[in-house]
Amino acid sequence: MAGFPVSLTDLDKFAVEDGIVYQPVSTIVSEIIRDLSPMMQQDGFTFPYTEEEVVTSSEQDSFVELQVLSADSNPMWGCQNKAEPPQFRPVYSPDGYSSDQDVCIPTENTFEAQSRGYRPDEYDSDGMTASGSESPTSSRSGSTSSDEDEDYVPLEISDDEEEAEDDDPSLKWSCRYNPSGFHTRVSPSVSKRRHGQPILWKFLHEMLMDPRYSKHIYWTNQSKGMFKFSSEHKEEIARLWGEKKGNRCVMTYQKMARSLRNYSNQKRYLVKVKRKLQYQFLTDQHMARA
DNA sequence: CGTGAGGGGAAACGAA
DNA sequence: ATTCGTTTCCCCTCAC
Repeated sequence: MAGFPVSLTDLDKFAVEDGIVYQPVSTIVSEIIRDLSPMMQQDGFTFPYTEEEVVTSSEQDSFVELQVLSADSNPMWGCQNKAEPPQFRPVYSPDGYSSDQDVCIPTENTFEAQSRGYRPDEYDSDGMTASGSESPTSSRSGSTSSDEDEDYVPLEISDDEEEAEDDDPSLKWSCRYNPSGFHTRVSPSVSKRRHGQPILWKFLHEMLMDPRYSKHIYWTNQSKGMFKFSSEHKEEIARLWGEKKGNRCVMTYQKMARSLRNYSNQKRYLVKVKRKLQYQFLTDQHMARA
């Protein structure tokens, strides 16, 4: 088990120790931040970036997820929204802050570096133990308060995934728009096959983030990805989904819910909550391992 | 009993 | 032709 999150400088160091020639992660992250900052600011988020405030967490070999931490922001979500109290903060991951971006890695070098995975053997379940490295706990605790950490669940890496490493260099994990930090990874086959097509869970997430539909669909516990359809307006959401897909027939909530139950049954993307009209996006930790 | 919601089997559909 | 993510239909259960 690797200990996450780890600092960018440590990732760089271990990658070098592994003999990987690549563009330093810290550089890549800086580029990502530079690209994302204007869009984040448009959404009312500040980005108090310093190197100490950026860490990564990941469970897939081929992917490193970026989180931004700062003293005045929620430790789980990172960024400070100027307009709202800090109960929810998106994770700005290397997905890219774009709904149509399937593969987020900007350069070939970056992609190769990520495919190798930043999980040095010196890591264990107690966290980072590599010599001379900063503890991941301390890298976070320096800028966070413990009482806000209860929702934070470090991602874990299974032995299966360890063994799968480097099986096929062409099989990279791509990722999709995910400002809430739920479900950031999509298998390559899915990514290719669904490229450009509307995806239901993604559509619902967009609805959730759109204030125009706050009466139709809304978060019941955003930090846990739980949301609810309005009983009054659920059919409207379904209709919009049908329109977006260009279905011949009018989409109904009943039919849309059937699709959501498929997600739920397969433990993909989201599950049904035992409450009326409520569902919950799955975190990476809870995603079924295909 | 009626209604609304949850649940799931099975087949069909359409894009890649 | 195949795969995958739905879509559609239909029937059942359950709670209110």
